Amino acid sequence: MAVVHSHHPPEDCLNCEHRHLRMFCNLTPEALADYDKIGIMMSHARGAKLFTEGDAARNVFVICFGQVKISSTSRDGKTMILKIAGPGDVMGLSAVLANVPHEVTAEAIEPCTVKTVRKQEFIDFLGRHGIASMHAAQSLSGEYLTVFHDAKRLALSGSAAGRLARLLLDWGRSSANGKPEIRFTMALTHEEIANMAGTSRETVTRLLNQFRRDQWITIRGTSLTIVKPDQLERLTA
Amino acid sequence: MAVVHSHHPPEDCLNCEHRHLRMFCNLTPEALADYDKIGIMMSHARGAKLFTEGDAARNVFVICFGQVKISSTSRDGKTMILKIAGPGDVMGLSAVLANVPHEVTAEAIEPCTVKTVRKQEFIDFLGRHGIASMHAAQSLSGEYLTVFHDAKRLALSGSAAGRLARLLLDWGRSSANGKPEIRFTMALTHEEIANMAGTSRETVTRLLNQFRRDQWITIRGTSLTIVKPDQLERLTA
DNA sequence: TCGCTCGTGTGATTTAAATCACATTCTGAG
DNA sequence: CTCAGAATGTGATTTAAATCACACGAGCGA
Repeated sequence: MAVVHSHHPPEDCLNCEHRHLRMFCNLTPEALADYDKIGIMMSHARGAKLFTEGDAARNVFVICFGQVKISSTSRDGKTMILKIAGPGDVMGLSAVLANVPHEVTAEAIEPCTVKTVRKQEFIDFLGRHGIASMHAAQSLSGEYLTVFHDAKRLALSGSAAGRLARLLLDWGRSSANGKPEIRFTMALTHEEIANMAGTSRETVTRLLNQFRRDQWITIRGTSLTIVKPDQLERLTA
Repeated sequence: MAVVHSHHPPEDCLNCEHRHLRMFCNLTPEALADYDKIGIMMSHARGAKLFTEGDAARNVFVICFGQVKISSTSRDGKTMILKIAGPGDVMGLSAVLANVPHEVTAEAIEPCTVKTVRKQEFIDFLGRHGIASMHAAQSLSGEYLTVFHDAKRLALSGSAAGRLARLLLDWGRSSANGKPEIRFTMALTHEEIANMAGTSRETVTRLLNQFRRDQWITIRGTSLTIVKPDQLERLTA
């Protein structure tokens, strides 16, 4: 599956995308140089699994290019999609630090490049640079918040409509980093959306059309625009 | 509400309960001594709110004695109880590190004593002791895992029965730290259990009795014993 | 071009569980 | 002890949404 390679060439890392990432955006230059030295870059094809729920956590991953679907599945086959991770997102950190197996599955949904750092190597790095530990802690806080909101959406937004509305809103806000653009691309199937909203595929289809008929959103091809955020917000309860 | 007081006397901290806590169990002696110096001890009466959802995160709290209910409420009044925190649990860490308002409400469900450390004081402490940052990160990983499991329970365990079963099982396992005791005390009302399982009070009552009739659990007073864990497990799906 | 699978759209049916509406039993404050 | 308010128990009713069961079009490899 994974088509690997090449140790990370420090030079071109100086311009590498992973540089402007949440996690290590403002390390000291030395720490940053050190960071560039650890781990290797790996490329994965669409559909490749970076790791699977239950696997021992052997690496920490930082996405440089591409998108990765983070999900979890129950014994009876129901899938919960937690998020679509993109460049800058760190994967597997909590499992590595808590020293437990991966609690989620990470699958490339498009060809992607990922910085891959062996568990111990990463921990050593954190040990060498105290400040980096704080960044890691902050990164985890962010992750925590995300999951927390998911939990809240699932538990409290009584209706399926509410959950879907919340999902779209959250989505619009995050995809437009910075200014609250309310247009974004939805390269997901209704099935996948259903898995994120904790509902069924049919319900997603119906609701999406409902929203469209009510003129709250418009869909052109793969691009979705939220026309009446306030109306969606109202459903949220 | 909060009846405060007295700066933390370092001497008696040497035997203090918070010493053997997950977060800072194996710091260096110096770091530990430093830890004992920061923050103050506060006592709170049953029902007191340590902080409320939406409040600016001004402090990090470490429970020394007592139990604290961690919950979150939606606009329409539905409550989700995330966990009952006990001695050793750290509260407010993610909000402080992510620099966002508290996302949950913490309420004492019995008289309790809590080490309270001002935000900046705590961050400075982490800065002084790089290794402590890693412990903080690990603590967050744990929290993350908890919330993650909650989310999973809510999203994937299709039936109310499944969610309740899972809750009881998780509960039994955690309350018996170490050996898998399956007896534990349930000082919670059906209403509160419902809020944790994401269901209604009536359903909890019915299911609990159902389980009892089927001899899967027994309840004597406030003590609950899981007799047939496997049967409950089966409901989990 | 022909199928084939996949994603989507929509009705009809079923079902789990929330809700409503009480009765009963604890529990603790005065 | 007594009484009021919680907490619990249980039926009847309602409802949201899952499920079932299709039809339709679009893309794609053979």
